[in-house]
Amino acid sequence: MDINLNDRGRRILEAVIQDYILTAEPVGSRTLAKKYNLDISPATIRNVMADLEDFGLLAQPHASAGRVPTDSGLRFYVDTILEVKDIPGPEQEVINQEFVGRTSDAAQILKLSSKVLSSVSRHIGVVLAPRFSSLVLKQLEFVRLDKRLILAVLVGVSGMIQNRIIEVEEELSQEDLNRFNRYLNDILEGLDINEIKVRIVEEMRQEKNRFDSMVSQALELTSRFFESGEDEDDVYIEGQVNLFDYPEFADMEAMRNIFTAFEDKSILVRLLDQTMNASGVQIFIGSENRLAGMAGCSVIASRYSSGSRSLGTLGVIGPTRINYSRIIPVVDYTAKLVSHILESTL
Amino acid sequence: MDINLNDRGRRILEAVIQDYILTAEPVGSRTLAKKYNLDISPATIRNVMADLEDFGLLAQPHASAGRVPTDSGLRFYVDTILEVKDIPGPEQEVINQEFVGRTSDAAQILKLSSKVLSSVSRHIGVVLAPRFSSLVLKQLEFVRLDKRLILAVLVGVSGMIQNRIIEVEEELSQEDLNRFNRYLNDILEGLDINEIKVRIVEEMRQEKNRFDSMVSQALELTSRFFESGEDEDDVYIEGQVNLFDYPEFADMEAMRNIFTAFEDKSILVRLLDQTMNASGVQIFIGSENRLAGMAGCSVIASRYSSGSRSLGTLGVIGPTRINYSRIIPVVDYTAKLVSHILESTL
DNA sequence: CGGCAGCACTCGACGTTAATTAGTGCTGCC
DNA sequence: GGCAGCACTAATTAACGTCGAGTGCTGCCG
Repeated sequence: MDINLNDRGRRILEAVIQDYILTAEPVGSRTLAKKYNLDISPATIRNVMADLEDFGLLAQPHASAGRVPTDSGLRFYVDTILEVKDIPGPEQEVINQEFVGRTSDAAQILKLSSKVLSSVSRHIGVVLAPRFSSLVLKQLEFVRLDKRLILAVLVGVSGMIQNRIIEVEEELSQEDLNRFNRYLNDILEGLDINEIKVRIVEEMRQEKNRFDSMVSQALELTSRFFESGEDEDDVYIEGQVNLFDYPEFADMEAMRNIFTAFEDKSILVRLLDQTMNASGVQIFIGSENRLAGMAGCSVIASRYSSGSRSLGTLGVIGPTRINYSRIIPVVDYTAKLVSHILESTL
Repeated sequence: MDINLNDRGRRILEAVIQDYILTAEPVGSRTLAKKYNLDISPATIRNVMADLEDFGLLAQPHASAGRVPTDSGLRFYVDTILEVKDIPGPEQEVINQEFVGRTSDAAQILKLSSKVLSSVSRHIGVVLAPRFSSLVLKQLEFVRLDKRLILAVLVGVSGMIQNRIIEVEEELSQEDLNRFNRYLNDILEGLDINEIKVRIVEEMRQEKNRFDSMVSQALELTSRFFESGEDEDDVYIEGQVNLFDYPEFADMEAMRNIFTAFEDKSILVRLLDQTMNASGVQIFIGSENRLAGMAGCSVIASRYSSGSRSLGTLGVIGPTRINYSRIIPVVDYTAKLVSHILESTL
């Protein structure tokens, strides 16, 4: 959309949005003239607002009410008016504090991240954990539990851990398994899951000629491991109660939709997945994520990564009148911090 | 409380409760006489209802409204009127189906259980996972990840798995760790976490005289493992959206309280923990769990166990007018089924 | 010609009143 | 003791008037 607004138009749009973010109420020309020293009279403001309404940036809930920013209005504001500043020092410090002294696996870190995002933003914090299928293998370990039960532990770079229990027909000793482990780690380390699957098939073909029963058993077991894989996408959600603090969700229907979306995690996964391949903070406003049943909500998200490989995304979900200028830097900083922590973990 | 009700009183109380469970509306004498063939006139029913109100079993929302069962009324009903039947065959079959063909670790089973409880009851399903501290060790395994990083995998009976990453100062080879593993599993298998802690201290004391560096390192590492333990109690909650289907939660405040309780899982843990030492299905009605911020809700819970050792509890949370006669057998059956599955897993 | 004071108009919010309705408690008869 | 009849009560709903916030428009002024 090519809207060309003069400076006055922009300043008024900005003021409307700021006030609306604060109060969640339609804002009128008088209030605007008083609270924000724009040095123009209410009457003039009214004229400008009428223009902004023609552009589709503002709307009136009813004929004689104040103006409310539309989704496009917010989009315009975010894209062309808002200047994103650095995260304020104290806020940065608060976030840092939450993470100190926690050496743990990735799952813990990510869970914590969603809590931090939620408590700092006072909205909903979400974290999409790395896809199992995009995991890069650091180490694969089989442990004998019982005559017919084997525990497989897969450790990915960045500390992702996956356990799985496998039932087998023939009994295997731990010594057998240790040999498997050495052999498998040798050929599989550094590959991602898809590459591993390909490699296993390859190895199996070659194996036909070698007749090494150890190799053959190891490959068989590994492929069992991967086929039993329920490719569950983990999403951590925290702070859903915060929704209750915002009057725009006072009616049940809106609330229900959102909670439904949260319960069927696949919706969130699809939503957050969109930012996997984009760098920097991505923003989805209101109706832009209608398909996710989350009209009325904005999503501010950023991917986190290890080196050049993006792992997952994290972000904040709130009402469309979320405080963009405050939350964007928070999400940005948290994504970078989490990336950093995961990189240094393993 | 020693309330002595004649048969007519009981029948009317039961009818009121049944109707209230169905409609969530105060029920009047006329409706009662018409819908339930009690063979008495509305006027007489009124008299009886007045008596029941004196006993505190029924209440009037306002002077000229119908009657609503009180929490004590429901308690009385559950304790002395309700006859708990076996779970209906088809329902049992539905539950069974959900679990077939899933060989997995306990965490998966429990998560699934909460989903099943929720979808079958159309209320909220909750499962309290076994306490880490009450876990009985099946196997402990250290795996070398990196120069200074070791992965500890603890497998409990019933398939509970705990991972933890430990940082160490001195480099240890996998061969060292294998020796640790053999030694530790030898002395620790079959002990629960508390017993293990005691045993480790004991061994350390004895070790002072033996000067075996392997033993000393192994013990040191194990104790590191346990002290890094954040004793997080896992709770699986599923089906929170179902709350939106019940008119009694139409006002926000009630809803907010419940969601708050769910977010601070420690509240739920305390609640569910009460049933850990009781056999059979336990029921908490409305104000009985006011302390958990869940007045207006009933909790129907039962513990699940492996052999004689109780592991955790599972149950259903719904409005106080939850259909007790249908849900109680469901919870009972699910608890037994989960126990059975966990027993046979490991 | 842009800005703005003034003014009539609009529409939701709120409070009042009245009609409706579901359901009670009580009285007195069988 | 059971119950028909009746007066009474309180929530619910609709209709109506008032109030106030806020608009759009007109026309004046620098």
